[in-house]
Amino acid sequence: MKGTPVTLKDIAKQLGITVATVSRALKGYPDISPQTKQAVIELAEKLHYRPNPIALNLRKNHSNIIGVIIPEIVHNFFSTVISGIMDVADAAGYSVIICQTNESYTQEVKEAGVLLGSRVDGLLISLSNETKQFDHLEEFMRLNTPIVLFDKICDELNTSKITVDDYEGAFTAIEHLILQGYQRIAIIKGHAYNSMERFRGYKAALEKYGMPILDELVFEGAKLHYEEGIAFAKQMMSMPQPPDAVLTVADWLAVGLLVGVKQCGKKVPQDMAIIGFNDWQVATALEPPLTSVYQPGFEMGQLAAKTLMAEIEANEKNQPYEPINQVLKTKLIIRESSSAKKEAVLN
Amino acid sequence: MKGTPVTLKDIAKQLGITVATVSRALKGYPDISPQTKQAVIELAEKLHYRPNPIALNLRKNHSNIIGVIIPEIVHNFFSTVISGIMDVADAAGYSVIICQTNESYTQEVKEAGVLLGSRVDGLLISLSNETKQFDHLEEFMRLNTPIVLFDKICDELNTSKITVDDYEGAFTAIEHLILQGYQRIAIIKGHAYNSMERFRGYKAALEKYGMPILDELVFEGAKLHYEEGIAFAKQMMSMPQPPDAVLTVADWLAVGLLVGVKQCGKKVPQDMAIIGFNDWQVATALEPPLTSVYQPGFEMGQLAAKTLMAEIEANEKNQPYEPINQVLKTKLIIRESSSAKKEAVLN
DNA sequence: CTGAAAGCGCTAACAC
DNA sequence: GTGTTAGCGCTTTCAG
Repeated sequence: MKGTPVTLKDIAKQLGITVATVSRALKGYPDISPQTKQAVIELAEKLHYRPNPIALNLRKNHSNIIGVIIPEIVHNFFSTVISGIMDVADAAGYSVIICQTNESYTQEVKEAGVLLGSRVDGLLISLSNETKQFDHLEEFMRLNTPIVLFDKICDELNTSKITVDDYEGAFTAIEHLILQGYQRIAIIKGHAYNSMERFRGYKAALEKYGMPILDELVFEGAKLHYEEGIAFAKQMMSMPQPPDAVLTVADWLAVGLLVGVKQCGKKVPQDMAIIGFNDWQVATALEPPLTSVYQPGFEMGQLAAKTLMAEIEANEKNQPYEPINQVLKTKLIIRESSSAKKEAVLN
Repeated sequence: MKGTPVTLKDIAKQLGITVATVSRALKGYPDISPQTKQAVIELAEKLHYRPNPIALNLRKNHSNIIGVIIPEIVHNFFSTVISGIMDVADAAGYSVIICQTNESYTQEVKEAGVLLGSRVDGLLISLSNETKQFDHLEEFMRLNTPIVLFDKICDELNTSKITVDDYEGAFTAIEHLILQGYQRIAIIKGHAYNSMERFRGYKAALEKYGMPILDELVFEGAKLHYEEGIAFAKQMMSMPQPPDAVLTVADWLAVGLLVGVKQCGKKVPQDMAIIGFNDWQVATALEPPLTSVYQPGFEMGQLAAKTLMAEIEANEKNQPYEPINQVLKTKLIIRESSSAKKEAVLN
């Protein structure tokens, strides 16, 4: 019942020659008679012959597959990154196996095990928020399987890393708000590495302009999602002196915040300017459209994949390679009215 | 340089026994002395032994990988479907290789070739808009590799198919608008199979209530994206008698339409009610929140993967299987004010 | 209870 | 120019 794929043996048998000859003919080796070559190629085509990659991989001891581990696939940023990864992997003849952790350390360990078992040639990973230990990744290094960390990285591992310049992204955003006249600029931060960087940028910008860093304006988010944004809006609006601007660190958190502010009967940006690290299309479609820090996801995916491939190649040639550390620039996309000049304050 | 993974041979050598014995010990075969078994298992653990799946696959002639082809991964619906697919694939011990076509037939053929070459055990595919021929898929069938079509399907192939009930989704949406008092209900449709079904639902609902189907209210979209939505809004608003409600067939088209209507200085839903086939979170965050036809992407992914796996299993046991045809129900999510009663007309 | 050997599909070193 | 052989890592008869 099972359709048997055509093998070299089949071709050899039909032509009364050996598999070795067939293999050579198909691979265009020099020492082969034109007639045999011709016959082999024709029959191969006729039978829809396709080399079995599994056999090939067994021999060469590599799989032509790279593994990708991300926290969540239903997420604009990550799916964009994956798109970039697939773009270069495809061109290089690699397939991509994707796993998601749902921000769970346990799940991450499990998926790493699966990929290790699959003998992927390399691993691209964006760490889950929970991940504080790295034994599961060190196993890859022991087997000399290159790893490239992207976006959610850590300092503990000596591998290549690709990140977005969150520090500068936040700095620029806050500076923009300051120059527009906002005075009580809040930040909603998380616990991940990226959040720390953004917080650093936040502090640096305020310091540059001699503005105080007030504890009451620094909010700690947990889930950083839509519902939490709404909750934060209400919390802020009930403060004696609410912030007049907020930098958020996640897509849907910003959207929730906007919705929440409006639910409180307040106006954006007159009562509160909001800047998000956002999916541009969502940010554009909102009322008012949100100013946001654009993160180059596609480019990050491409770069991460390119880096990984270079390391895989070096590996196969037994050449050493140095882990690199690339930081991609963000772009502040200012949308009309979303963080316009705060007239009242300036007058 | 290359870290050599531990093989059965390594264990056998160190223990002075043969690979066969090691293999049996590891697999818990009965006929094995407790001491040997013990020793083997301990050493295996100590050396971090992992069976090489490639060798295993070569032997069993399957890859434990399923292929997924979709038009686009940066897309809420499709990434949700993938999430559902991975959910069940993961639990069943399968890995998932994802390819995107960007709605290009040529790319689809190419990716199908890659997956065929990779000897995936099964294929899940949502066809590109351009696809009118199916030779690339028939090759899978020739090799008895099960295929399950989902979302973007076709009639030409005798495989299992999972779809959303677009007909009923559109019917319910239009009926809702009619019952709210809307009179000039437009539709923006595309060329894909799904659009036809939605158009059928549109017509059926109008007919049920004795309302005419007017050519001027049926719009043909091409790209069905944000920008096109804005353009349609302007076009509609400049009509002598603009529609008072619209059913759109794509996520961002609806969002663009909403933005466009507002840019024309009109109000939603007073001047025009909009219903989209939408990502719920986007629809909620808009002003006003859009009513939308919810499509169960995660469930679709799960069901498609389950179906495929059942067919793979049947295949391996040389059991025949019948292609199934599953249709998932949509859900009309009505959001306050987005398609509220049209008072003016009712009075 | 365990070893020897064949074979999954393919390649490459070595013959002739 | 082409056949022979060995081997990638593993499982599975068949012997003993």
